[in-house]
Amino acid sequence: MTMITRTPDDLDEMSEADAAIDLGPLSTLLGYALRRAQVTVFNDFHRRFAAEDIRPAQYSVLQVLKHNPGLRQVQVSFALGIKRTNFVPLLDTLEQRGLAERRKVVGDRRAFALFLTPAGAALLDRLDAIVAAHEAKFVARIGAEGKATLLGLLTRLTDRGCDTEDD
Amino acid sequence: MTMITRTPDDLDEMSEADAAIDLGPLSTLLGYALRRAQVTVFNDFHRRFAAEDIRPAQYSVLQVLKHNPGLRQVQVSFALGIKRTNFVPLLDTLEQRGLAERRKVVGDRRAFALFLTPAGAALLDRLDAIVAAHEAKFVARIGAEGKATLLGLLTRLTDRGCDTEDD
DNA sequence: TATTGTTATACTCTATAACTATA
DNA sequence: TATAGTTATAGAGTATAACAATA
Repeated sequence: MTMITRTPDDLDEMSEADAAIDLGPLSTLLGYALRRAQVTVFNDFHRRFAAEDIRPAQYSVLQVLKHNPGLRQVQVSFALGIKRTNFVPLLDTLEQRGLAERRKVVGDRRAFALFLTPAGAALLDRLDAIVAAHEAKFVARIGAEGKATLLGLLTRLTDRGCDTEDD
Repeated sequence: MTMITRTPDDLDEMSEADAAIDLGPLSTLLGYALRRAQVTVFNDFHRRFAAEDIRPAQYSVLQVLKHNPGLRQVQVSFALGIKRTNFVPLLDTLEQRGLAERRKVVGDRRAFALFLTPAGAALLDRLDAIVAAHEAKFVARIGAEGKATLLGLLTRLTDRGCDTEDD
């Protein structure tokens, strides 16, 4: 199996599978398998969203704003695991593109309440169709039950995995 | 529940869970769950390997060299999903630290065959003990069966997920 | 004194183009 | 003409420190 139409230098890529390489303990390491799977899925996401110029983090912010209008920056960024300091330019971009909006808060003159604009809501509707196709591609590989099982296991890994913690 | 001894600015962190935020479709998106789980596991990896100054990619290279002595750079980098161009400085570091070695190949004067040095092999033995503890932490959360199931599902997601592909 | 948002900055990862020396 | 390794570089993503305005 080596029927690959490969471009020489530009696409970089591989020298091909050769004789199958032994990954040793990596092949049963959760972190390694998680990384490979995450990269695979994100590559597909990037490819599909390139035309809309939307990245995973941006998409996740739009979703949170849709489902929780009026949240503050710290709340959104913390919920998504984004440092508030990195959240600023991310939101700047969304605001400049007319997709999200910062509004002044009455009780607290330091804070901003975040909202989706109509354009942001409209875009998100389109994005959801793309996401559905993206998700379907991978559900086709593991089945609906497989997905449910996988989500359950991943959640158990993540929850209470606050980072700075026990052993 | 807000009994957090928080340092003010430096640790950044959160404003705390507040009223529980609705992640919308994100909560059932494979890519999102995969990313959160991968970050959780990698954070633990980083914390444990900080003292040895070894990163995940470096560890993975050492493992491949151990189990496949004599491979060329392209082979190792492709097997691990690292661009050959980024592999060069990675290997430079390992070589400078005396952990890995480039040897000239007889039949091909362009290529290098890669090997672990005795120091690299010794270090890897120590690293494996750390990895075992790291892995055990997460297996404790999902059980041995859970791990087996998870690895199976992740492999099905990843394999044949070459990136540039169908729909 | 703590918090919200911000700026500036640095470091790691990843990606592309182009080169060399061999094949 | 293609391949192995390399260099240079640019762009994300992520991290820390420090500040202003406000609580």
